[in-house]
Amino acid sequence: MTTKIQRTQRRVGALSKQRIVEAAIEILDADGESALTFRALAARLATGSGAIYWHVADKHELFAAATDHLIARVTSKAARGAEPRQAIRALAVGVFDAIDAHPWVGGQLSRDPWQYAVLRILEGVGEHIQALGVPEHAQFNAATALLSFILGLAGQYAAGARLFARATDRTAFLGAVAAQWAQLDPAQHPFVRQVAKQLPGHDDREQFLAGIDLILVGIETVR
Amino acid sequence: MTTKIQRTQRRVGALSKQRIVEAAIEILDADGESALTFRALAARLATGSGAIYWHVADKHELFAAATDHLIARVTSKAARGAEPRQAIRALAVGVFDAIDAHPWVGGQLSRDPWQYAVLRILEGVGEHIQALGVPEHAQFNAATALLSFILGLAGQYAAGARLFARATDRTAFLGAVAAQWAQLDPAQHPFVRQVAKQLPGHDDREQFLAGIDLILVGIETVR
DNA sequence: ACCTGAACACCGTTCAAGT
DNA sequence: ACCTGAACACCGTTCAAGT
Repeated sequence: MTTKIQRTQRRVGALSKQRIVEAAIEILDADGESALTFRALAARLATGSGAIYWHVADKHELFAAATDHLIARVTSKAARGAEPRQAIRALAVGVFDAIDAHPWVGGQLSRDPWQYAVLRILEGVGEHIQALGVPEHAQFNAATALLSFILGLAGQYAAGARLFARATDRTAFLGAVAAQWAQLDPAQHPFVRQVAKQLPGHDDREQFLAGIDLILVGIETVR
Repeated sequence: MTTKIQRTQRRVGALSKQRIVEAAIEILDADGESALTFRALAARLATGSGAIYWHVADKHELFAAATDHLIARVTSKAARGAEPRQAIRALAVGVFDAIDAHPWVGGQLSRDPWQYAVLRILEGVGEHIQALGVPEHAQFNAATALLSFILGLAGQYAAGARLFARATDRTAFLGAVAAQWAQLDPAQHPFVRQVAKQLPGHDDREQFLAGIDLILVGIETVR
């Protein structure tokens, strides 16, 4: 009877890669990148840390699987048959929102650009680039330009979240950075001092989309 | 006398932040990001690992200082008074070459976009954006678009170098990735399969500059 | 086949003790 | 003021032993 009560604390089903990945995502969402350790994961799954290695090769694969789980949702939801320009914007916003909701995804995307999740994004971007009528010889450069921009922002966003764990601190964080920028030597950093004013109030998503649009204009002009 | 011989093995001058950063760069260049530990650094400087902390706050500051040391050379060398479009290209190529010569710089730039080295790049890009005649309200978005693209590529480049430590393996690495891409499901990944052919033979620097040019065209068109 | 958890080989960082 | 190096509190990963 008392053993029955203890049972409640133990995992019900068998371990699987999917259950491990889901638990990893829960830890990452709750406490950030640094909280995901094999010990913490094993504790949450009520198992030994070695058991995880039966289902997942190493931490790299674990991170990649967690990222792919969320990015796959974005790329598969992408509107088929939509106007290519809008489709690219929608895909980009989808990735942005995934990073916004799970900042560690941004860190993982920029840290390992050769993982499958990034390939999904490149494929989505590329297909719409083709639909845009960009000649074949220019498609690779056009798609990777968009991809690099997305990965660059992903890294920036994740770094911000890493510095201030709570999402509510984002404004305060940007305010502190802006204050630092405003104190820089005017002779050496005129531009950064000027944009410091816009930093705390700016909308990340708007700025992201503005960048996507700039690149799209470039692609369409060159085409 | 025998003690005199032992003296040869010991450091000659006093420790300083500059000497520590130089030693760190040597380790990073020789054996990559993972080789830089406080123990390895202390051994190279013939001191205790704790001594380093007297001059450097932590590993984060050490990495940032090493990166800034190399990026400062690029941004200060930037041609003053040149045509803004060419100046931006020159600055971007300078950053690319620094990453190409020291792939760990790419990793560090993308990992911590709030470090001073990144601010240097943003300042350089921004000043040329101003010179380009972009209206003030559009300057911030234009400069960060270029910056995000640069940081995105920095991360990609560093990840490639991390996977294959020897620079000579780069072609082989890209060939292996291309072979993987070619085996993907044609129905799901038509675009990636198509560009796989261009991957092993493509010139990283050309592709980088093509991306910069696309964004510049976008900026000039919107202006 | 799958799980357990101690053990191994590392880390970054601290700090009492030296000079 | 600056340096030493053992000690601390962690890691990811392995592996003999269990079921």
